[in-house]
Amino acid sequence: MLGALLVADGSDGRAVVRIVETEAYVPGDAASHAFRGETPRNRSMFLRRGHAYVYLIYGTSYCLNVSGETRGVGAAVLIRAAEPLAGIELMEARRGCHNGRLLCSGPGRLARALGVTRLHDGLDLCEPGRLWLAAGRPPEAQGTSVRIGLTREATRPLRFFDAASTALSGPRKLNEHNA
DNA sequence: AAGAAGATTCGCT
DNA sequence: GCGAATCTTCTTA
Repeated sequence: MLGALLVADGSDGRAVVRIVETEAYVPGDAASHAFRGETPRNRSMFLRRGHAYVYLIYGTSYCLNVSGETRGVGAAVLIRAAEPLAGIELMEARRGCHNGRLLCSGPGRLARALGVTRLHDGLDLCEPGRLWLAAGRPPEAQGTSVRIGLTREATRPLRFFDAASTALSGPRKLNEHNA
């Protein structure tokens, strides 16, 4: 998914970003929302790969994920950061931020900039609509590290990022294995 | 039935 | 650097 484009069409315009940082939540992963089975919140994680799973964290920020397995298997990729490509004024207005590096740097910030909310949960991102994925430029160098902000499964190297990007939400160091 | 923890962010010190 | 904001799920009584 690194390098892929996210296109968000709202009533107020279109925003396009390039994904530069992701985290994987895989089957059997105690840190995954799907670990204890399907609930009203996480049901989109069990859709066929390519569907949006959007949830509210700490009651304040939305996080956008893309389901990653076959129907009935709970797994997803969290989109943690992206580089703004188009609709920048729109995103700046939504975020109240005028720094390109920070505009979509963090899962909550990214969702806010794109206008993504729980209303986008369950959308098929593989075809054009209110939110979808398009091909982009893959990273020249990919970095790997432990996932950010977790207590369980805290040592698994399941965070991936474009090592050349300046819009990351966490450490750029390759193969970082410290919290 | 009530309380704590959680894939976060922002404002203030 | 620390604490608040405040939703869903899990834990414990």
